[in-house]
Amino acid sequence: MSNTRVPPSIEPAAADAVAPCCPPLAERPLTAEEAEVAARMFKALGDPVRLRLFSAVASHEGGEACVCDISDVGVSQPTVSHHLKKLKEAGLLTSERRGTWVHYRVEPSVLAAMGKLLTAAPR
Amino acid sequence: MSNTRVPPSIEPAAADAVAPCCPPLAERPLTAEEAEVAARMFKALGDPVRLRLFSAVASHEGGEACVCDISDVGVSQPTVSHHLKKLKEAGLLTSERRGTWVHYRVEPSVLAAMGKLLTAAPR
DNA sequence: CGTCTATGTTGACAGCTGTCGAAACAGGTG
DNA sequence: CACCTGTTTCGACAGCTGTCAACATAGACG
Repeated sequence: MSNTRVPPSIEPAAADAVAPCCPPLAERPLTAEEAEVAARMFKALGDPVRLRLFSAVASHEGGEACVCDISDVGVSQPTVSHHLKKLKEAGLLTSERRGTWVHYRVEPSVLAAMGKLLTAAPR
Repeated sequence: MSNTRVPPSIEPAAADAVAPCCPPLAERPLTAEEAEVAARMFKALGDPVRLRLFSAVASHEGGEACVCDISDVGVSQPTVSHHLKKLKEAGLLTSERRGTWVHYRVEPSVLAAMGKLLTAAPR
């Protein structure tokens, strides 16, 4: 498999990737493309450190948190930055620099989209 | 190594891992252990092939499908078997041999648990 | 301007992961 | 019993991933 899906990382693709994602997993077999889009999001949450970072941001006041508030997850700060970058690339987080500190925010539509994916079919 | 029809391969960790998982991601920052458990499930769905296999099983009649019905995902059959094994180890699927064919079934509580994880906090 | 704190980037490395071909196993059929 | 089909396991390999130390950048402060 060697498909270069490394986007130009100019962020606008991020918001795009989440909204029109896929039907619930139990509704229809996903197509290859749908699966690739959805798998990217699941993969981003498939690491304990990233999951903790994401949860920390999501549960923080206003769904927004400074790096300094969430960087206590047991790994070095460069690693934290690396994971945050990956979450951002996956379209799950957005970042904004407010003076000295950088604030990360959860993209609300992401939770909705992923939640819908895991909706049980009314069978 | 296995001549019995009693499947000894039900790793206790697997069944354990699904039911008592974690609170919604946006409710509280996950602990390290919670994150590890949840990340295992997300990771299992973090591969396009596995996601398609899971979706194919989940959307099949009765939430159950024969390997022969879902093995058309673009990779060789050994690879399909490998991914199904991983999904089974993650506690997302269960397998049962009915004569010649092996049927995989979705563990219903898994969808519920993961759906709950992605529930937006009532903020 | 110089320095200090807060983040991000780079380069490198061990370890895991996905993939395949070949072989083994399970069960049905003639 | 021999044979055939469906499924899993084995062994191997390229490529991705997570991690860190060291360095670079951005803004604040004196």
